Amino acid sequence: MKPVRTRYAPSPTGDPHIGNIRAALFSWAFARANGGQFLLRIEDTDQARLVETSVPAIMESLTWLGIDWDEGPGVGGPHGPYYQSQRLPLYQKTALSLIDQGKAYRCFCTAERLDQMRKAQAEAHRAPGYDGLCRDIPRAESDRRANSERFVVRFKMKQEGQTILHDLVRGDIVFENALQDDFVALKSDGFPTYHLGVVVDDTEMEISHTIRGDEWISSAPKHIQLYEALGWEAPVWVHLPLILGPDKKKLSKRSGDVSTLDYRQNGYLAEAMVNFLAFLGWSLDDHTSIVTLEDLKQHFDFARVVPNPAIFDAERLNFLNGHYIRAMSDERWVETVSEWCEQRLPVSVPRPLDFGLIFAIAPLLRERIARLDEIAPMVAFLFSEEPMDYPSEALSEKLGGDTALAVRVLDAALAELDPLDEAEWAKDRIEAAIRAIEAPLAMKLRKFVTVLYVAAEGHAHGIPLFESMALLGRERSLERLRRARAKAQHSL
RNA sequence: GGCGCGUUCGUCUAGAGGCCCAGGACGCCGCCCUUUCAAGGCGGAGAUCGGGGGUUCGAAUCCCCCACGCGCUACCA
Repeated sequence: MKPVRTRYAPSPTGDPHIGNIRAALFSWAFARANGGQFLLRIEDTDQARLVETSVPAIMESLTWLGIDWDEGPGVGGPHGPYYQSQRLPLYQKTALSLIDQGKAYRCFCTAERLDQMRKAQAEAHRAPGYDGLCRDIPRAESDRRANSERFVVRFKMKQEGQTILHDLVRGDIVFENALQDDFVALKSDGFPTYHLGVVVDDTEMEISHTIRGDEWISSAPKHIQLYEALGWEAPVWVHLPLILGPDKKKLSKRSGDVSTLDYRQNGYLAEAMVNFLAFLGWSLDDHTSIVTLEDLKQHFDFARVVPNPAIFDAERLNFLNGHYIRAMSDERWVETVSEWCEQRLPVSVPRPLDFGLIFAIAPLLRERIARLDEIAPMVAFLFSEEPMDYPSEALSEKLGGDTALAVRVLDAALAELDPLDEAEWAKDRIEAAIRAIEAPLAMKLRKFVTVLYVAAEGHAHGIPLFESMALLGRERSLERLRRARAKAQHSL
């Protein structure tokens, strides 16, 4: 059996989207699980859609997730170059040999004629496809015209019989050859189309399993016949189910798809992303739902990949992200909190940040957030001298809008806290002081404490109050309570 | 229109003839814990396995038809 070699072959037309990256993950996992190799190849054959920043983004996305490649951009390898734009002679040579064998031909049809042809086909309700006008141009005439006219090279698809695709995920799929048309293999700019490109490169790079998305199933007959015509051994075919947006359409910008790197930007962890993507089409067994890159590396198998498309569910990603946040080592968590504070806290906060503070808030944050981008908003109040800006209604929101009560709560808290001096200003003393106002107020702490949360932190969904006030210090804490009191009083 | 793929709780999935009047996870609901919010623990609701025919003693699992969804139908990938 051939050694396992798989590849991720994106076209650099933008940042890699998650559907794409999932194919990379599965290809990588399969290679690793079988002691094989994984390579990266850039299919930059569409000059018009080329986006400069794509390749770095692709590499960055893979690296972020922990997917490494044995050959390809950045690492080189014996089958380079790994950019299709740098392998043009290879495709041209292949196309020419196909012409020589009568298995392909030059097509001189103009875009206008092709348009007209399709329009006529549509009107006549006939299947669209190239009508074969140039199929039988004699070789001598073809050679002569090639000197002065633009042309593409079309591959002669068989017109009878069937082409069978043996797919690892869904079994055999039969296509009627009569329904296939002669596709363009080499474009007039000398670049290959995807069809010629994959076949030539997967062969030359000794790829054992061609793994790609579902949308390629319908063009698989082209590839299969190309392999046959060239006398090359075809790889094992694997077509992965599509990832759909909540609207059940193929994931796109519109349906909420964002580039893989955007997820990092939005506070997702690579582990969560990997775990999430892994279960879009694959499962480990009948009960496991938490899975790491290492598990994938050990157990990934196409036998457990389902053929049906999956809908992207952001709720699940959030859950997984929270899970991995809680699973991090303390050191890494402190480091992460530090980074996200450094990056996301307002510029008005002086840098470098107080590391003691970061260290103190990290454990408080951990159980409370699902995404890293929630960190800065939650703790910003600790870093600024000024109280947070919040609507005065926020103070009494949980009190049913009873602003007068909010004022009384604030007064009571102030009365108990003010006597504490600088040295006594610690979590336990603050807690005792605030609990002491339960009696005079004749209310449970939990009923009125949100007023103090808003006063101190600017919102009612923050990290624990007593610790926060201790970290804030006596002066800033009292000042904020007074400000809140004035604010409430004013809106009475 | 043609061709192709797909169809199990809202979602991701387990299930390859009896273990399934369908299991796990997210989400949802309730209770517990609790200084807010979470997290955590416990429990619950939620799928006549798209519909209809077969085959079989027995079908989510095999066959056929239908419906619906999606993909492809470019000198884009």
